[in-house]
Amino acid sequence: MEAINLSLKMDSECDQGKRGEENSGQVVGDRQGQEERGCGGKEDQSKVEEGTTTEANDAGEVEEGDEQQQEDTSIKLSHQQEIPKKHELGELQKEMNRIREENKLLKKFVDQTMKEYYDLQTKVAQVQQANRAMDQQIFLPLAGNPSREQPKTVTTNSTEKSKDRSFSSPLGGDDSELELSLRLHGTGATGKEEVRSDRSEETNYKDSHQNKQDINLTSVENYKIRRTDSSGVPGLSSTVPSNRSKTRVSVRARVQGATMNDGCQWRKYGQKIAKGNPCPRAYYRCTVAPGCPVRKQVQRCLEDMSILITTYEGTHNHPLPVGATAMASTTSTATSFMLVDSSIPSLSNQYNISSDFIPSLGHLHSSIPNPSSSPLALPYGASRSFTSPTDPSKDIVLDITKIHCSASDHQKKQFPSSSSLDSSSTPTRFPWINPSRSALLGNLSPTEEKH
DNA sequence: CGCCTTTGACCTGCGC
DNA sequence: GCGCAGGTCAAAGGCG
Repeated sequence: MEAINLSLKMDSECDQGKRGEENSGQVVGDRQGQEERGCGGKEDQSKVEEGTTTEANDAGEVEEGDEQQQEDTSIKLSHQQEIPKKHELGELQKEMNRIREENKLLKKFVDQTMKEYYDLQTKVAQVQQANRAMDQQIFLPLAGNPSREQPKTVTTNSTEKSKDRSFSSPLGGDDSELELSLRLHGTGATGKEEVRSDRSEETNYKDSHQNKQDINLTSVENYKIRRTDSSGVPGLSSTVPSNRSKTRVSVRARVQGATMNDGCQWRKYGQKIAKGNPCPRAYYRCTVAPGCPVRKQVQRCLEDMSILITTYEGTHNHPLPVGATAMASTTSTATSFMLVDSSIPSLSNQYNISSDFIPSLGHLHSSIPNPSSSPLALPYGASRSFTSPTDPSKDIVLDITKIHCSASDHQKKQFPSSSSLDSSSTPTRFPWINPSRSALLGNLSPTEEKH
């Protein structure tokens, strides 16, 4: 590009100001020679911006120059050759101007995207804070109900119906139960009761399945229950298949390292090349505590190799480090993030969250019982999609690599001050966030080097 | 020596 | 029932 800029500038400026030097014997049109005489630099680029106007002036001056140099046949010949060249250069100038404008637009888009990204972080923190407040409101009345002293309990009264229930619950109350269960996963990472393993889930299920109200089934438990009953031996269901129906949370982030640093300790136990993506998919298991059921898959995005797709499954059965708490909180609360029930006026009104912002939310409705009573929403700017080939409805993708273009409009209306945040001071931008959440935001930074 | 990664084999679910 | 693909296991080797 720079070389083209220089040559274009030479045609216009050197024809005007340095005609005399050219008459001293050098062939006009020898652009290399012109460049060597020093017409170029930043001034060239600014003048090229003017585009066709300069080109028109050049054409007129070329004719005038021909009259003055009629006897110099070599120069005349070179000018004849220059006319089509200038026409071609004019086309190139137009093309350059067009590309330059596109670059400006792209720069603006990148800036806007970064702004919206940080604004999204703000809203994530706000919703998480609201979720904590909502948890307190929800569990206070529940505490008086003996049957709900362990709201994390997995229960159902019919294993054969468990799978169907997760998709089409006949009970309106199940919706809130599902939402509650998912939210618990998130809050558990912040210090609430989270000690829970696959086996304990099954045990809890058996112990409390008579309580019809405790239908906190996620697809994870649904599958486990189904497997346990079919085989009669719970231990046999502890391996591969159980993960296929788990509700998984995927985080798409621009990470240059091999994995995303989420604060946990992971041990790689397998690697596969999935069909359709030449990038190998790595399988990690949490090694913070023995027997921790949490696993994650890491794979590069085929479309954009800079995007790392990290899929988390399960719930930690151990206290988490600060950084891991932040990540686990967000990945698991990403579920509750999208299960923000607009029937809760305090939350839905406070954040003005509506599925109207996310056209793709219609997919999510299919995975939730009675969607009319449990609308799902994402903060605008974050996008979600489903990737599971087996059961896409169970995958929740938190895409922090891109933000809706139209989000800024909504954003300005709903969070007028958010866009004024200084992007260079992330930790101080969220005074209400505990250090772990600030760390999370740092972890999710698109530009951070991982591990 | 312990932990981790690598990698081929194996298991399971699913679609045809 | 068969083949395919995803997911996991476990032995082997590397590394600090």
